[in-house]
Amino acid sequence: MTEYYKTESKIHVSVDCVIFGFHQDALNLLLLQRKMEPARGRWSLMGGFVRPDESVDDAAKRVLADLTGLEDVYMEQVHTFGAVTRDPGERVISVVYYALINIDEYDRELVQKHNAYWVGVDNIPPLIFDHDEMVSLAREQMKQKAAREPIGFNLLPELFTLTRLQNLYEAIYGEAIDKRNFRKRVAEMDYIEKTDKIDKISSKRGASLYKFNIEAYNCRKTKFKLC
Amino acid sequence: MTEYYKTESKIHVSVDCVIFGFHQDALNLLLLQRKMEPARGRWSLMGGFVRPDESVDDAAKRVLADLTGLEDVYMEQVHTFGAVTRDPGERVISVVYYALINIDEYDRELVQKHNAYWVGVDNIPPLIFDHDEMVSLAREQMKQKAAREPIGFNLLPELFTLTRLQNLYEAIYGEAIDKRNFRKRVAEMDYIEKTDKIDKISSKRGASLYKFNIEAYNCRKTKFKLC
DNA sequence: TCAAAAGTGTTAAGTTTACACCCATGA
DNA sequence: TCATGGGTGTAAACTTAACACTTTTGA
Repeated sequence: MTEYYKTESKIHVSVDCVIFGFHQDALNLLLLQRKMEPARGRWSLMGGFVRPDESVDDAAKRVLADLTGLEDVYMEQVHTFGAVTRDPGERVISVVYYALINIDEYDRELVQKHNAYWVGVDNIPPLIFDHDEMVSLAREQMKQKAAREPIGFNLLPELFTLTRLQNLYEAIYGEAIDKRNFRKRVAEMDYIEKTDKIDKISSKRGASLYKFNIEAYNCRKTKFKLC
Repeated sequence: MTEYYKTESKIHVSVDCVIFGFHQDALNLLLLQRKMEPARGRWSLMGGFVRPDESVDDAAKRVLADLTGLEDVYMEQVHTFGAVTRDPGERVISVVYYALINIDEYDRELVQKHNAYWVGVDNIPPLIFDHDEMVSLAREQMKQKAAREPIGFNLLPELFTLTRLQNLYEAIYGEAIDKRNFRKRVAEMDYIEKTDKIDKISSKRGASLYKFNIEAYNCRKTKFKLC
């Protein structure tokens, strides 16, 4: 390869992943408790260095797959953190992503091996370096995006009840939603389809299971808006 | 410095700046026409490599100042472009920023020296590499941000008429705004203050000049919303 | 039989949009 | 005197928010 930029410095570049899951009506993050120095015992995001032969996006996917075993996960780039001394070891520029995963599907063994745990978003312990700021930016961006696009379904199994969907959006927005208004809005979205299946686990009476139809969504005329 | 990450690869990191200006009732971008190989004669954004001793944000400020002579400019990070072969020379990861400048204030000599020109946002020529995508993302993000926060004032001189403010928002949103509705909304924002000065240049009758009061803005109770 | 979650409409308040004319001035 | 941009209010349409009771069923 031609070396056009021979005289320019190179810098370590890493990715860090803010991994969201929805568990027991609460948003959770998958955090690592470090087993080695430096900062043993402290909490951090899952991260890794970008390799010379992979894109930054691919690095984020790889790092996520290393921890969860999941491929084809919904991810968005959040921000790049570039302060000179943000990593006390050496200079590292970090590109942050968030991922939305269905909490039923990840590989529990891999997660255990990495000493990672699900932590409720309202009980996040202090994290290393600038990871707190990464989390708060990712949360904010995810919330904004979830208000305009149907990304929330990535956090649910294929079939879900309306109550569960509402609980999810309440967790994302951090505020209560009126049940009737919520269901009215859902009813107007033809791409949130009622199936003939019934969930008997979460209630005695049973609740209809719905699914999100992405093809129908792509043909919609009106804006997505659940809040 | 301890070398924790000795075995990890380093990568070139650059910044690219999407520089917005508001001129003659149109949004413009400051673009460079390359005077040297490779890609001589082709258009690009202003960019530069991140140095080992400066943050990525500082690199963006430096690159902007090199071209315009301006310090303390409103800038936002847009996105990081990390495809392996996005730069055909060598691998370079680029962090993109947009800047909003008052088009009356930049250093014309410096701009000339860099062979840079203002180009209307609706007449952008094809740009090198992935710079087209950078511009379209930056434009979209700027538009979103301008709808929620009063960043538009960075594109205007301290004093401005309401017609000029409206023209600015029409240029940002890309659509016409009703004059009476616009002025009604402005009137509700106490932090857009009428001064006793009159602009006699843009009309015979003369129009009141207004200014944006940032302290008053920070005490506001209601959301910023001009559209 | 009762506790727990599912399901269902209406009204008032607030917000947004559409719309047209007179005013002041310099050329 | 007229062409140009400055400045002003109201009503209809639409959107949002508030609100309470009946149903089903397993324990």
